[in-house]
Amino acid sequence: MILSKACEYGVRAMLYLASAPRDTYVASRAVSEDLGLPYSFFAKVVQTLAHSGLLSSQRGPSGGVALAKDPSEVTLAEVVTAIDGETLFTECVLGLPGCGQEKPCPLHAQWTFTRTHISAFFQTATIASLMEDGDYRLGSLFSAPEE
Amino acid sequence: MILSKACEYGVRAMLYLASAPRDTYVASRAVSEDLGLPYSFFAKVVQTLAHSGLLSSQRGPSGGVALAKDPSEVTLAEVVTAIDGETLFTECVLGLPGCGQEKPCPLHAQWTFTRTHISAFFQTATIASLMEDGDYRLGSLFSAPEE
DNA sequence: ATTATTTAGGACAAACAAGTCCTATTTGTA
DNA sequence: TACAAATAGGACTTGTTTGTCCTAAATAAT
Repeated sequence: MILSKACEYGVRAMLYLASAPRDTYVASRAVSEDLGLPYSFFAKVVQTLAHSGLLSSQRGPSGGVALAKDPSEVTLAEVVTAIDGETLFTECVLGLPGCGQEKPCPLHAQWTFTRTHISAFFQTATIASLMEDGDYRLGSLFSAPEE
Repeated sequence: MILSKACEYGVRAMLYLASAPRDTYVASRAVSEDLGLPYSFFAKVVQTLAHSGLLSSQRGPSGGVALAKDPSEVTLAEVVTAIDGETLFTECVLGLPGCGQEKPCPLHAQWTFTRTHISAFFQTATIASLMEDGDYRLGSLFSAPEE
């Protein structure tokens, strides 16, 4: 699994909120229900994203969460890093702590090349760019396939 | 983490055994010690690889494990699939079960492209091709960087 | 002021991955 | 035959991730 569950949920939340009207707070309970996610767990993910400055939150009635920046200013890499850390983009594929230029594991050179593709994907894609290809994609954020 | 610990250990074992003389069994305890891995856990990984036909094993004195095929005939993808299954090469990056051509998630098209690179890396690399660039790499299979 | 609504966050429970331990079973050698 | 060396595999422990529950704090509206 490339991303943790928490991270999958976080990315989906960011995409969902990008389709909500700007500068309006959406209750995270409503988001979790729309996305079919367990609220209590999802709420922690939202907290993490708020702490790292990707979401802003507001308590009380008519409060909720909202994107803290313009969706064109937020890359997937930022979301992933906020939740899963940087290991996906930095770590040896065999988990060898000493692996690097000086002491490469047998996969190092080729994996570095592949990892560049992975990094490029996450760095290049922004929340806005991912939503661009039509909002027919919005429904595809739900976990269960609908008929 | 791209690969599970079990899978990391399995790949390292395959590479290690590729550098051992052909048709000689090596005790898996010795392998685990050389690689700095916990034996009891490592032994299960070896079992899995033996069950899937990538290693052959022999009990008793002067027994052990050995590559079951020529290292040039074994791709990284086979090793990974034997231990972690195919999800790395097939699953939606957001974990959405309904994601596919008919109902793509916002990341689907771009991720499919990136995943092709990942698959190509694992499909193209064989145990033999990875060992080709010099046996100075053998030492780099150890977990602790040595001075 | 009181109340209802919402996030904040700690403490807990369940599920899974990682690692350990112990006892077969096989098999080469004395 | 007896013994030692090695894999086979079940049962268990530990640690991390995932998920749940409950209470506190903030805040808008009455």
